[in-house]
Amino acid sequence: MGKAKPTMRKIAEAAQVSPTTVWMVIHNKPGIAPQTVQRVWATIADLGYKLKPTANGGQAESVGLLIEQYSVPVISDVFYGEIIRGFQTEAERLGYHVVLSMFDRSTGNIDLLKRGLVQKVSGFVVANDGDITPEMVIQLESLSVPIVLVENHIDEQRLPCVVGDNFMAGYQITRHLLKLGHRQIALLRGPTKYSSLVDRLRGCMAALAEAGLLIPAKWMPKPVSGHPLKGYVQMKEILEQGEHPTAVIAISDKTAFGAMEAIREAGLRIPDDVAVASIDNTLESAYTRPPLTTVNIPKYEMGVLALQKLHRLIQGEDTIPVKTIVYSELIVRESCGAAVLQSKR
Amino acid sequence: MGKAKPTMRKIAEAAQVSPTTVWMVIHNKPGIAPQTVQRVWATIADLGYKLKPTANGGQAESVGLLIEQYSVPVISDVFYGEIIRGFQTEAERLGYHVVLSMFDRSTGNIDLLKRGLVQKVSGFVVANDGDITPEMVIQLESLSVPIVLVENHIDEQRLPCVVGDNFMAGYQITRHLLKLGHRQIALLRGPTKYSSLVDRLRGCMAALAEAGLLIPAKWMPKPVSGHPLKGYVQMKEILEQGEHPTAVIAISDKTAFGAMEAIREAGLRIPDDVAVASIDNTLESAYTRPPLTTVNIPKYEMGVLALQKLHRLIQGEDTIPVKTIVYSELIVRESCGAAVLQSKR
DNA sequence: ATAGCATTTGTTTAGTAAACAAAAGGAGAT
DNA sequence: ATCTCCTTTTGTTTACTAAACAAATGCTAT
Repeated sequence: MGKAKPTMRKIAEAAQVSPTTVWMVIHNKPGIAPQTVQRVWATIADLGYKLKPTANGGQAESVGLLIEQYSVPVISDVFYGEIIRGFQTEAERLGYHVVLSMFDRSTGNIDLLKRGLVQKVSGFVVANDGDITPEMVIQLESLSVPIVLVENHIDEQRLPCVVGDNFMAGYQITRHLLKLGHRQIALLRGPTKYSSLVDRLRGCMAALAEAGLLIPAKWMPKPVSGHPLKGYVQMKEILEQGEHPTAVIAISDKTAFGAMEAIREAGLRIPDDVAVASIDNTLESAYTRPPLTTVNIPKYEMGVLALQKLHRLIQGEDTIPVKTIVYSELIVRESCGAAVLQSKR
Repeated sequence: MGKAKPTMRKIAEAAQVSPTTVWMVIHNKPGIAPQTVQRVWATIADLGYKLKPTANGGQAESVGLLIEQYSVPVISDVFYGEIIRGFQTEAERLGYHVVLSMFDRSTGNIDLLKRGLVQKVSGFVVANDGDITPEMVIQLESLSVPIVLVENHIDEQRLPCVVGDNFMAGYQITRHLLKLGHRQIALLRGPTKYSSLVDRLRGCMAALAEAGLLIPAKWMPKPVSGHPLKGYVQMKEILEQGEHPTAVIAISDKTAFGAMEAIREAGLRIPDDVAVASIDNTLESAYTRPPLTTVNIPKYEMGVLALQKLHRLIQGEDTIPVKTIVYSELIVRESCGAAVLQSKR
């Protein structure tokens, strides 16, 4: 039935609209009535039009989500999972496909070029901090497609990024403990390769310094790598020394979970003997025993913002690179004792 | 000649365009050819059309720039001057009028309502930090027009704001001094009501803490208020004590100017006896003797970003409030000695 | 004066004509 | 067969509009 190669103008004629309209539908630009969009797509399917056999990629515009190969489970990770959900949702709304790209840290460079992926992608979000080194990001930058970092910043590079207010989060949780009267505070920090964890630590230190306090080295052990339950070993190390602190700040919820395990094993009660506080407000944190006092980092919103920023960069807007910082919020539950009274009202 | 009341449709007819086009020209929406814009405006002037005799304000959409009454010279201030210049430029580009609004701190509330200004303004930028208290901002918020803070943030309120990377600026300048071998460092801080100065201070402290240092109280005097040359008194206070530090960090360029004056008066040389470093990179800082090593805060860009953000808020976009932080940059000149060799190559 | 209807105003949505640029096709020369 | 140059077709962008809509205004009958 259908004559030779279908073109936009053919579609336009068949659907009784202008070629411009067909183009707008395909590139899902706003300002076309839903029923018209429907009709045009139907016509496209009917005549079997092959989208853009010419220039770029294949389908609609797509954006890349870059994560390190070994950390694939990041997608199911509570923290990044939420970010990615926001990212994906917003991508759909704006008509982007999200293509998952990975790179191999061991080889040191990003072999996306070889796979031709970059050609098809109009921008990147780098979603996993720490494992991606500054050098790699510089490599990526040379591809001259827009890049947005999420929950990571490399100040020397002045890249656009979207991060939580990690400094304030650290500051808030520390102030909360100080206000409850704690002075013997231990801190479970994370690897320095994660800029977000460094910022949190600085926030904690700032609050302590303002109160004239300093954490003794023995109560701020080095983070252990390659252990499943991050805070567990660190907390155990602290408890094995004679006297124990009255409160512990865990740099992330996951660290707190490990710490709580270690505290319980030592036969101590939370929060009566040791108060536990952390940062992240992952879903699980509400269901530990006792529920964890933590600081919310708006993960979903960060994903949304990251895509919006990338979108604007692709459009050639937002020429001034900035850090976009989402507000954090103290969530008082019961692991520090503070909320017990209030929550029982 | 001209018949009765001119209307958009009359203009349209006379200028041989559609009413829609006339409307677009008046509201200076993009996508109209310059010569057409010209012709339409000519016709409007010709027929003597009175813009919007109906609904809102009078002229084009306008945005408010809120400063405290007493600080009117802020407009000629080197720091805020640049911000306002960026703001105004971007406003023009997007077709806003900038109306200068003031409030009286002594009365405590903002009597903009009475003057009916708020009715005509579709958004506000609060451009002077410190003098505007959180309470006032809350009042402003209740007017339910969009607000953007510039070089200020109130974390409890989660307002959209545009600020320099003050923490990093403090961190960078301090690291620079540490790298040059300085250990006897004094710090001229500012009033705590300025959130930006607090952030800078925290950045300095963080860098020092990471190097295991702490500034003795005698070398971090309280800021004096109501003095023209801010750093002068503070610096004098430091120098009057027996031994002097090998370096001073001034929290702002203006403070550094005062400090340099005091150092010279004491018969000491910069940088040989005392190195001076600060934050702001105002224009003057390049022309002091010796030229001041400082950290650039992109002031013009902040103005541009503030208006862009306000514009988006007015359009109903940007529903997630964020802190927008522009990158700072260390500017090495000669007041710390570091650049002398380099600059002579 | 005033409630109800009709008209005129400004405004918004959903489009299009025409110009443009990049790629593809085609004709003639080598 | 292959290469250059020209034409045409294809996708894309700009500049603009018809028609529908809502808010204000005028108009009429009470």
